[in-house]
Amino acid sequence: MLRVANTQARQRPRDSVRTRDALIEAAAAEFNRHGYFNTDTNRIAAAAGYAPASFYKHFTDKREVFLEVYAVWVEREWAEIGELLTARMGRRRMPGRLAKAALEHHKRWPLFRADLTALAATDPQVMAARLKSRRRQIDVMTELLCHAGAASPSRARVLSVLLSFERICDAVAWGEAESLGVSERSVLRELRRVLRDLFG
Amino acid sequence: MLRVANTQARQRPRDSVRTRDALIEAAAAEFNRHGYFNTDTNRIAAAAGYAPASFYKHFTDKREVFLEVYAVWVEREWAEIGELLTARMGRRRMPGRLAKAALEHHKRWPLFRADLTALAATDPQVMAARLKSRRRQIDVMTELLCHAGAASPSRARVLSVLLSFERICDAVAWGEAESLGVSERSVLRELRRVLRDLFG
Amino acid sequence: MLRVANTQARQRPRDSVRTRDALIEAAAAEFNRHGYFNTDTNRIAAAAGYAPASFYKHFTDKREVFLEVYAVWVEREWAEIGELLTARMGRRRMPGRLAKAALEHHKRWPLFRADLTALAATDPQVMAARLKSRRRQIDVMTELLCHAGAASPSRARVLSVLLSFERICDAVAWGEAESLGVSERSVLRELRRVLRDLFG
Amino acid sequence: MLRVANTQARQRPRDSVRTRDALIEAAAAEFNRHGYFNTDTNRIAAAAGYAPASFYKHFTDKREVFLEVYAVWVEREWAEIGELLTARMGRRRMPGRLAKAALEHHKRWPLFRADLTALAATDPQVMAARLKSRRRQIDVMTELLCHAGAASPSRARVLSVLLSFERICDAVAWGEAESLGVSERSVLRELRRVLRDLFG
DNA sequence: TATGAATGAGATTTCATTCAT
DNA sequence: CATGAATGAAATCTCATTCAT
Repeated sequence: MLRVANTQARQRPRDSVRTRDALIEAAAAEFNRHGYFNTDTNRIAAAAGYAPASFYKHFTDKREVFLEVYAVWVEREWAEIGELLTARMGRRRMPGRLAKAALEHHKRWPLFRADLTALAATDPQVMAARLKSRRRQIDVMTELLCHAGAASPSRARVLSVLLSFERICDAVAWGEAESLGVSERSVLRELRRVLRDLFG
Repeated sequence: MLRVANTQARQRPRDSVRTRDALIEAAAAEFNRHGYFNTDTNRIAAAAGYAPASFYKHFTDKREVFLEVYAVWVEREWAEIGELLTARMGRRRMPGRLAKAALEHHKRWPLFRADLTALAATDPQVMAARLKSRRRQIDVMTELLCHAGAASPSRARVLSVLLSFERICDAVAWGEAESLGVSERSVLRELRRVLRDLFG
Repeated sequence: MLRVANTQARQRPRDSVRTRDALIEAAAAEFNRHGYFNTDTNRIAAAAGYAPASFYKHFTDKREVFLEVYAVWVEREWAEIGELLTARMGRRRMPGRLAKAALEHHKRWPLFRADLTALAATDPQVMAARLKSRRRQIDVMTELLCHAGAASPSRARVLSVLLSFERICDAVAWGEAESLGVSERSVLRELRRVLRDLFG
Repeated sequence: MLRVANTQARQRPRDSVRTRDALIEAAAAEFNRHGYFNTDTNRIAAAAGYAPASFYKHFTDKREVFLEVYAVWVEREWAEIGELLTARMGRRRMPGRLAKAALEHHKRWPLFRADLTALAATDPQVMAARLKSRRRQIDVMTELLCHAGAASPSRARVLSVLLSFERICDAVAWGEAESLGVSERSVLRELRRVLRDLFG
């Protein structure tokens, strides 16, 4: 997850960038395993194989790593989606593919996603980062629709679809769907339907 | 706000209940103002006008008050929705009314809602409470649709709509919509559309 | 010194004011024994017989206790000087008495005085407190001179005398005078002379 | 500032000396800007353009650089005063010139002077350095007075004048005088008076 | 000689929780 | 029932100092 690299750690005490990446990676894992609020900076440092103080050479704050983790997370998501979008495929199969990819991505980061929401509600910077990512989503989606020859939908419409899509993915990732007796297969159907509403 | 059942009882026991209610109410306000994770139990007690130790006479945990706050919150929501549902009105106007009511409710509890999500992802009890409430939502919704003579939709379909609906309301409550240049008016349109998809 | 009270500590876990005073007293002693910059809040708490966290119930900062200690210190000094001033004595003996009293006071607080200077240079609040005390000194001195029938001297003159006086006292308190082979007796002579320059 | 002896030597040794000097200079600037206790050795190294470890190649301690800075500072002061003393001028103008020069010097090093006092009170080595410098002051002053034909004053008298003089200069450098509504011009008058008391 | 990433040691601070009253 | 002073335990953060290169 998030690069791998953990192999042979502690090797040369070199390379600030490597250390930083290792810390981000470790933070991502810890956040996602125990939740942001149950993870302290000591844990992160230790998980990456460093002393507590080392954390503060690279980040001022737990908040700051979180932002970095989020940046990486977004990049990853776009990389995955980018692949899908460039892959030539019929418009027909697109929604299904997108749904599957997004669902997988969310399932990989359940706690992280949950905390993101809580943090964004409190921390303006996290919110700003999230909004930035959202704008990009909207723009790409809109452009995609143009290409597909669909009638250009309102911003509100696109946003609404993106939010719905995301929330439904989260419900699967968090186990809500399953607990409510809704199978992943049927969720996928709903996801496709949400998208198709847009693609027309 | 969060006014609590004032069915009075004996003289003495009332005191205890009153205190407890005051603490719950104070907790709700603090959680919603500063966020669950930035609120400590001493603060809650102080906000309710009690000493720190008093908090622990009534709850074992911060988690426990949260659960109580959530219970009250749910009750409130259902009370509001219940009013709407019993009020005789044409099916036509129903989606619009529901959307407006839900939106108002969410706007009143932005931080609380955000933390709820984060907590549910970590804490089984919170998740359980949330699932219980969700089941009820699904059931009521399903029944409502029957009454309306709509074709009975799948559980997945109902869940998907509820999640979407909720998430879009949150986006307004958290200021996401506004920051993205999407007006509340157009969000309401989307909310109605989401519901109408269901009501047929 | 500074109240005494340390007797029987830990008694009743009562009385916030008592605790606060004990902390101030302990802080004063520690500051004066090891210096402000070599004293940490844990030490202060421990010296007063409390746990580290207790310190923070009463002060936000090491800086804050310092300010309190300073306030107490100033009060003490004025109490001593006040006694002298009210005691009826010939103008002749006044300078000698003042010199002796001040010297004793300074000798009791050598490190504290040294740190006060360093802190005032950095921290506006400490400087402000010091200036306030200085203004009072100047005013009292000026009034005293009027009463003594001396020609009213300029503010600059009074300030200059006060500073000189103080610095010479410090030199004894810090052991500078002794190291330079200047006896306390001859320093006292100089202190009297400095004052007599003013009293005419 | 604090320019250091640039008597060059061999090619190689120069580098080491240069680095050392750069560190001393940087330390002086940092100490005077942020105060000794708010300056860490990494900062000093960085300010001089070196890595943290380099600092420890040249000094064992923060204390040690401070001593070095002090040595340079004293040298500077004497250089300035030496110029004055050798410059042929009437005894009349001497006190005024000395006062002006000293005042300027102090104004250039406010924080450094304040910390010097605090450190001397705690650290025997700093005290020793200060005493050494003080002895020199006393000796030069005494000699000067002989030359001027004044009656040879007691050591106590000379010390008292030096301390007063210094403290009044500091009061200007630290902004005390100004805050108390005492102009620099009137302070200068007092400084001259203090000296004239000695020169008779 | 210089580096700079890394850290041990410890200071600062917070907070849920208790206990004597 | 209520208190509120007190704290154990732990998280956050700093900094002088080292070590492999």
